[in-house]
Amino acid sequence: MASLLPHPPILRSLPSSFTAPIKPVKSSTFAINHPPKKPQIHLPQLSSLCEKGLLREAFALVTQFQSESDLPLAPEIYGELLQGCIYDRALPQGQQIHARILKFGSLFHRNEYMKTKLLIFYAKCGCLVVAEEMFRQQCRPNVFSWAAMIGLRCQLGLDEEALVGFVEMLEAACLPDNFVIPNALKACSSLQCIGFGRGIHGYALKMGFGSCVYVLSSLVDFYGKCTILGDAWKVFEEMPERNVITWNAMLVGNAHNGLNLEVLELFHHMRIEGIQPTRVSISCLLSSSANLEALAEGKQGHAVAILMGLELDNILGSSLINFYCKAGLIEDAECLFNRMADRDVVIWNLLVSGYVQDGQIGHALTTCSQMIQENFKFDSVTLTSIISAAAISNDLSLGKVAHSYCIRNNLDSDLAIASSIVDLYGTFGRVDNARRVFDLITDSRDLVMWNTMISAYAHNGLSSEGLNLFYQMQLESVHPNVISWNSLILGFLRNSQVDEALAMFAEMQNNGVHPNIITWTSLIHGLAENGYGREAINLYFQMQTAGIRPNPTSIVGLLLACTNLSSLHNGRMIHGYITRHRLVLSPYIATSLIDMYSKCGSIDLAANVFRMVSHKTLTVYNVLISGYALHGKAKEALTLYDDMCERRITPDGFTFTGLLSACAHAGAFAEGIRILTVMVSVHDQTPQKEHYGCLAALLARHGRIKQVFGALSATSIALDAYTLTSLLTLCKENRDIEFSEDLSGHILDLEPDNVSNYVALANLYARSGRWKEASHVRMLMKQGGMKTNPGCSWIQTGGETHVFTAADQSHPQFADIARALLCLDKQMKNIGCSSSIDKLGQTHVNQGSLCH
DNA sequence: ATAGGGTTAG
Repeated sequence: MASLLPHPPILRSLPSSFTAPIKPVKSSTFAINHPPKKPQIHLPQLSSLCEKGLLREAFALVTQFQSESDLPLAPEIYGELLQGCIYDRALPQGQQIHARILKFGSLFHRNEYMKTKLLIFYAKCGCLVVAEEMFRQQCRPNVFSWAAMIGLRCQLGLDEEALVGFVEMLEAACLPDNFVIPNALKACSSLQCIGFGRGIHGYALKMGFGSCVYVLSSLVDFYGKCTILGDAWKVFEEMPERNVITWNAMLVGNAHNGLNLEVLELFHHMRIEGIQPTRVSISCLLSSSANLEALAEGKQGHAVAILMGLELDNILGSSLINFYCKAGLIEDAECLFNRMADRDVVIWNLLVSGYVQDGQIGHALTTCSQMIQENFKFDSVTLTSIISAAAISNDLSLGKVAHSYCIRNNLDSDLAIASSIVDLYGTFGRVDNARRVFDLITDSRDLVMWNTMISAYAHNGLSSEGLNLFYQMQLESVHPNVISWNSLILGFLRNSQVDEALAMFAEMQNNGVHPNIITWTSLIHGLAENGYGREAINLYFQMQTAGIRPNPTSIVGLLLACTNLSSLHNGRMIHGYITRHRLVLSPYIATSLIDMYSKCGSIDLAANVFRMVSHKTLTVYNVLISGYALHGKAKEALTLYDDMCERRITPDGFTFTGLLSACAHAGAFAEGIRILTVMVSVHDQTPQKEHYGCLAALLARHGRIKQVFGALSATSIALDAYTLTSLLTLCKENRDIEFSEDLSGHILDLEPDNVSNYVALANLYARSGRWKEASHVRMLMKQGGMKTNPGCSWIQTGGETHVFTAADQSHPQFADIARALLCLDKQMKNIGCSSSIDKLGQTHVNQGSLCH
């Protein structure tokens, strides 16, 4: 135990250095007055008490000696007592000794050794002003005094001053020893003074510290903290001797540079070498395991801590709680939290952010109020968690409360807080508010801050504003990283500037920035959303060539591309990837798969996927129900509804839209009315526009025009796309194309911004084979800046289903498809099958029904 | 000489 404590050199060299300075005139007087036969304190005994921190006992021993003898205390005694106070950082006791030295110690305080010892004492106790004064009074400061001053400045975070001290020490021709060098290196790494640190490295080797484990360990630490890991490794590997602290420095360096995997490997290696880890090693392991969500490794770290009998202090506790939160094991984190006796604000914050990351916003806020009850004050970390909770839970008022709290408590200049506030307003579409907060931070904007603002613009499709900021940040010497580029690309995609997005994608690579999974995935999503499904799928192949594997989000983007292309072939390919790589069929992926299959024409495959999902959420049910609706399968949709009720899943508005729409498509009149009744009386839900729309369609299919108008006027619901579609369907059934055109003009006047109206109109024209009119509507949409592609029909050619944008005359197969559609329409009419063309959704062409 | 928490992109 004791050997772990650094032994100050003063103590080691005590006998000679102690007697030396007081030899001249006055020391001889002592010798004459107090001959050696008189009783003395047993010095080793006193020294051992002081070393063990048994200050009280040490004082008792001295007091006893004084009462037994009228002799004044020898300077060694004061020295030992002071040393005890240094170990214990016992300021009041040390001050008493200082007072005694001044009062009784005759001229001891002029003794250089005693002066240095006192200086060290004040320095170790953090008394900057006193220490500086004493330092000034020393006529020729020695290595120990310099070391004390430099160490004190380091401890107080006065890194510049520490380095100034180091330089002054050299100028005073006092040679730094192996105690000063680590402190100087520490100051260098805090200031990121790489050149200075390298200089010290050279100096240390020249001075013969090339095998001193203290100096070399701190060099490993310095290089690691300055992100020069190569040099850290070099020092580490060339060291003649390494101890656990060297290993820890290596662990910390890797963790500092985000090399979490390397941390796990190093820890493993260290154990193989038989090095017993310390709490530092374990904290580091836990932090990296948390970042990697490496469950087994983190748990092993916990086990090692328990086996070593480590006390659960706040540092170890926080590492553990952080690990369990990041691993998603919030209950384990709670359990540790409850076991901790002396929780500090870090521990509280960890639980709060753990809940936020887990989406348990309610629990996070409850924990915050408990914090206040236990007299903790929110700090900037608590507030960032609360602000991101507000963004996640779509609670702008909570965000505003948090923002005003920050302003009132002067936390709003904190960079992390400011960034999260910018993000908050960005998510809510309040770009101007976001910009105002961003502009308040003028001089110290970091990369994250710039990226957050660029992302706020991107999120809202303000691509040119984002680009301006991207240039401005570089003018202010902040170098963009992959996140900056990704946000820029996203902004273009959100604004439908596909070419610009692709140009930026090329540009980032020209600038030596490698696209990551998020770059690829944003592009895949963006291309699919903008109708470039084919290009999105090509990008997927490029991404694989670049050695990047798709993750769930990329998969969903790809499925979206397949859906928009109505490409069953590609959809099955992606499904194959999921199966081959044994990706979990999460509700997120399953929803997209089901949607893809049902929209690509295969409701059976959609239902197969549904059966395989182990965790069936409301969304999973809804997507299959609307798939059944699209395919006119009311019976199956209603069975699914019964099934979800049995599983105690509460239906929402989307569920009923799907159910009603399924009934409308299938012409299931009685079932439709029943479902509406269930919606209102059992589930207490008020029907919305889209529900009435479905109902109108259902009535229309039964020729009950009067009832449609009756229902509409009874609800005072404004005409919307769904209702419009039904009315237009009615017109078409009655061959009343004139009225339908009247209606169209009227509705476009009423709701010039409603995309759905245009889509419905374009669909109507497309289905009637009136491509010119459909094209006109599409042009109107383009002028209005609307993105949806209307007038889609599906055509099965060979093994593949294509989506056909009716009015898109640029489609390479335009002529063929138009001809096929007309042919189909005619065929169906011949067999008295007009209903399949009248469906609300897109015309669905069953496999093989198409004549070429 | 080494050690814990918060902010940005799909």
